[in-house]
Amino acid sequence: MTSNKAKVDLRDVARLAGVSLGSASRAINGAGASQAVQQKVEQAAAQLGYRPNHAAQSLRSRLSRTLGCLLPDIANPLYAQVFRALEDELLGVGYLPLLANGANDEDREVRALSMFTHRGMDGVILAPGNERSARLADALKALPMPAVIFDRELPGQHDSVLIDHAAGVRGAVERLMQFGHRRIALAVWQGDTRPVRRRIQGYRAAFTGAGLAVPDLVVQAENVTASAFAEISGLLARPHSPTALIVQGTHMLTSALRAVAARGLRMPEDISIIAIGDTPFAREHDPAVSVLTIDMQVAARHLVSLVLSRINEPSLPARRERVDLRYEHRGSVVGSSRR
Amino acid sequence: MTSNKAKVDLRDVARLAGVSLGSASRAINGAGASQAVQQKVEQAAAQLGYRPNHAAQSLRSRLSRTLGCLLPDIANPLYAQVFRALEDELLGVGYLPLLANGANDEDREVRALSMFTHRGMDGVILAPGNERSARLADALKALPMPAVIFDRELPGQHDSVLIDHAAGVRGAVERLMQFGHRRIALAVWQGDTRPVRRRIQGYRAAFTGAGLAVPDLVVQAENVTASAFAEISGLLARPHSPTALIVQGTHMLTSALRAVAARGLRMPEDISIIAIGDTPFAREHDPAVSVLTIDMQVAARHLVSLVLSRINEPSLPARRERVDLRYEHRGSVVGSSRR
DNA sequence: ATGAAAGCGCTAACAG
DNA sequence: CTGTTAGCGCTTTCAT
Repeated sequence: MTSNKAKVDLRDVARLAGVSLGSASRAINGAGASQAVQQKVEQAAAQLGYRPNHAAQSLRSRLSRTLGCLLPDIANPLYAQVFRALEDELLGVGYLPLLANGANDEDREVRALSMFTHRGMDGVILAPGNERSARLADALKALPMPAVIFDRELPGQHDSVLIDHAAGVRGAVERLMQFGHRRIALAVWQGDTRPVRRRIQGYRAAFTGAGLAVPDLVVQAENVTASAFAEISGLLARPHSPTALIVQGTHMLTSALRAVAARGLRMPEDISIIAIGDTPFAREHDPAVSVLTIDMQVAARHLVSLVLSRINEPSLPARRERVDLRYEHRGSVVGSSRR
Repeated sequence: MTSNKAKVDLRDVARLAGVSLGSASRAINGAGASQAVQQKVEQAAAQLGYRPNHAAQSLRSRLSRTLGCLLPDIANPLYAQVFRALEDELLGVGYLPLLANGANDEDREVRALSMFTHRGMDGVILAPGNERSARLADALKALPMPAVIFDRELPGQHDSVLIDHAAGVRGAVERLMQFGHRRIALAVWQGDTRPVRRRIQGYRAAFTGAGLAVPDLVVQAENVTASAFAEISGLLARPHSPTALIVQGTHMLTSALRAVAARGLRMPEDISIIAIGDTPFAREHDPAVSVLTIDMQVAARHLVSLVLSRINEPSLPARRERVDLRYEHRGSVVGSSRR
């Protein structure tokens, strides 16, 4: 300990370095100081153990170097992955993500946005639970900082990063067709959100694109956290039960596996399965489950780049980036043997 | 819009309300203003759409009203639950959690702590990956704000919230014993962290407490994210294979279920299973899996209460709160039929 | 490139 | 209880 003051401030550093406060600031921020000053200030700062005061920086520069991240549910591995990727991406450029759980609760989402405003976030990344919430739309419109939407379609012009669910699911269906499957089922959540809509859309497009009738094999679970066991069991009990199944998320995957087992079927011999979203569970299952994966690094990179560029250039036109759903083949998909 | 200034500040509010800046501040903060002033200020604030500037509040009051939360891995449902509970708890008292993923990476943890310092966190809640990291211990010691440790035993005196894994697992083993089980196995992660140590300890205590020899039925997975399929399969292949199994976490639960199925055994008829940590998967499995659950609301309440009380009263002695592991009985546990 | 000075928006200390 | 005043620690003019 060299000082006996409670806290070291930049003034102390400047004094020890024998330069003015302004020069010390410039040196610390690497903004136009001579080699000599730079060196002296850095040494003084190190010697005193100087840490800049973020509140003061923030107040003066009007930049918090923080991005509010409003995600539906951090317990969902998908969003946990996004957050983790955002963290990696932001930390590298001196930014920080501030996470808030939306919890599919309009009220909570609006409050989070308000909190982001109060806390002076430089920008916001958000994936609201409900795309049609008027209150959220209003809150979003009133936001004083730029926002980027993740995988949702909201009214108005926004920068957004969209996962290409339609193409992904279509590709998966086509892959299954190549394996000889025709009775291909799709299990998704109930609820009218972009991911669900697009997946169904892609599913249909695969059949119509192949000149086939779209089979009546789409089931929707009651809500995001519900098991789809009953729905999938019902599907499997039909006379011409599906030979392949695409399911949304880990949760539905486990339901599907249970339904398959309960019916005395084997995977993949009797039914091939593709899950949407990669998880350790899918990877380590036996057989490992083929998945449509999202490269969250890529998604995060786009999100960050969109919001940071707009902070610097607010008048940019609204942009949208697409992120592919990549098919990863594993043991859960084989040729169809049943007719 | 009533104003044409870029931003409304408290001075504007005070002016419109016809009171001094100080009075306006007191009214906004609910700290000693007369009814009349209170009312006028509130109305003026509402009319102007005033939002306090958090950086300025923070700079002046030396309080960020933010708690740094360093958790090992937000993708782990357990920690996602803690964060969610912390968020609920803190939002209610005007605080905010700032989440950082430690990722079981010493470097990352130390950096997170440094970032917490820079950002002026009022306190820190942390669950480091490695309890014996000297660098982390040093960083922790140098922390200028109070810290509370979650479910870890770190060198030095700290406030902490500890899950009572030992009693929990002991209780679970005893429960299984009441069901007639004797060959009870325990599958936990490798690695020397408090939760693992305590669970093994509780497991042993159950046997010695019952006057029985501790069976050689504890297996440890290679690492936190590894599947324990091989280890558990090995266990089940032994001549006197276990009739009951306690597994740690969702991940190992799925491994265990797979191993059981692969061996041609049925759950619960051939083997009873208890998982540590409740998840939708465990609840919705068929049969539903009995679990040892942690009430994260309670844990979060203790964490917040400890850190906030220490902010106000830094000289308090180190305290530790215990949180029970509660057994929740479901269909995966039945009487032992095998000998 | 550097120093001096101003002030970001707010709260706290003080006097009345 | 209220108004006045002084900064919190920093960045950013503005001169030089």
